[in-house]
Amino acid sequence: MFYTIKQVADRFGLPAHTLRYYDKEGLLPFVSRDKNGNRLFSELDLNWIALICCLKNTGMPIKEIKEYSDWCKQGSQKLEERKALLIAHREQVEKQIEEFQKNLALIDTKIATYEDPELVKKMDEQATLALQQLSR
Amino acid sequence: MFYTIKQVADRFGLPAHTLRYYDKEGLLPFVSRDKNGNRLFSELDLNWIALICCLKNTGMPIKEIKEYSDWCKQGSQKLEERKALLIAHREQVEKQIEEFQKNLALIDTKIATYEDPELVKKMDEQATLALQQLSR
DNA sequence: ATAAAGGTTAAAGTTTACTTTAAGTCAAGG
DNA sequence: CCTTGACTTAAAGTAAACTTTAACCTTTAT
Repeated sequence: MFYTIKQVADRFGLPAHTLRYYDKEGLLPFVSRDKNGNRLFSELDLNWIALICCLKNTGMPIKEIKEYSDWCKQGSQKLEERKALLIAHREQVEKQIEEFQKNLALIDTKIATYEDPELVKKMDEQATLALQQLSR
Repeated sequence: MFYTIKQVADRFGLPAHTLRYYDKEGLLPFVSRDKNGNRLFSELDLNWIALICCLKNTGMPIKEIKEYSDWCKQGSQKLEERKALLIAHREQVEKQIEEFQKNLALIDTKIATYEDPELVKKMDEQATLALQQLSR
């Protein structure tokens, strides 16, 4: 079974031209074509795209994803590099999650100040004060 | 006590011109100046910048941070809007953390395949197969 | 038969968030 | 005195990741 670019685009919630752009950038090395040159996506291609999206959505730049794709195209020659890249990225993702959680905590304390009338009053006074100083 | 732009830049690990850029974009409404026009950052400004960085690092666009800044400049008039914006963003951040965790799980299963010689062999065969089909 | 729907390419344009450059002011140190 | 270093502004330039446009081809429905 094969899928058209439109079907794949819908499945992943991406516009079709973004898939073409990924293809052009070398991120989709395995996609075949029909006799008219139209792309045909297999189940394996869908798995591949899911991984590409995963890497992209966790902040890996297109260039690095392309490097990984290139290594995959070379069969078993670059297995160590591929694994190392994923492990390095995995650590990045973990760090990002930690940082997001820290930032979430800060946002929560800030929201909490908006829930306490006393603190809101203080914030307002501080802002007023700062602006008065500026307008001198 | 006041800090120079350099000191603040070092403290937050940002280049000084990025702070000037934020200022120009209206993200630093409370920063005062010395008689030569040089920026003087107070402790309150440092707290403010910490919040700005927190919002920026969790994916809030500069435009939206500016909107929040503008509301803060207006004192107590926009308290509800400010709180609502933070609560909406808080939800965004939570969603992003969840998505990151899902993606982390996918990366982990992918790494696991590289640790199993059988699965690695299968991957390689699939890639070879796909490329053979393409070169027909 | 012809027009609509969906595919193709190449290339130019857009957005965001800086970054760099150019040109200038000011105060301290040798 | 004059140079060095840190600051100032405005404006142009950059990088990444698309997005849009233009021009074209093929299949399918009326």
